[in-house]
Amino acid sequence: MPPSFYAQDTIHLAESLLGTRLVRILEDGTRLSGRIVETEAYLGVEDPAAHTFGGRRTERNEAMYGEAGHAYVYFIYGIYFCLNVVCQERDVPEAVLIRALEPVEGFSYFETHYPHTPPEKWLNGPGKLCRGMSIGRESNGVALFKPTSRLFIEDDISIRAADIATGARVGIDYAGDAVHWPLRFAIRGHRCLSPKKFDN
DNA sequence: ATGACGATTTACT
DNA sequence: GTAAATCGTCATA
Repeated sequence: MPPSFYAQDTIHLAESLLGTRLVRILEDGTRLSGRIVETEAYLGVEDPAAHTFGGRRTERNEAMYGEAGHAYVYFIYGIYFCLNVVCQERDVPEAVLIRALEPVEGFSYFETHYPHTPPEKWLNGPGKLCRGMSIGRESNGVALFKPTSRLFIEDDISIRAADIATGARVGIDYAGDAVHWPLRFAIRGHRCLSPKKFDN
């Protein structure tokens, strides 16, 4: 997708990313891809759930202060990585967390990597999709709008507004009222969504 | 230098 | 339903 795609406001981008395809080229040239089916918006300095709440700026979250269309990858719980798409102009630190993918390319790779696991469970969670797509520290700060990157986003299918489900974000109980903000988006009823259920 | 904790997942009871 | 796993990051000193 071109840089202009990422210039939308954060909530609209979180919805627009649904149905696009995340592509990962491995070191050996293997091409993996998955359709984005679930996202969450993080609204920067005014969002108690965001890593950049109140303007906090550290080595870890520096990528969130970059230009729209770059990746913000962070390490969490000593085990997992999570991938975000950075939004807004430079120094406005907002981002969209990619929470689940529907596998599109790389079935033989995934079958080897996840024996005895059905396809809808290969990439259905923010930590799992980074493990599955081999996204780690080296992807932090990558420009997703460049086809020359090893990680980028392509157009795929279009999703009707009526097919987008909205709900509260997951795993942010420390964030006070923001726990209830309707900033989680998904393709309604999709089989590859992360396990946590929507309230509505 | 130290301690508390996390935008998760998995395996239990 | 609850709890363990597991370690980089960050705030405090």
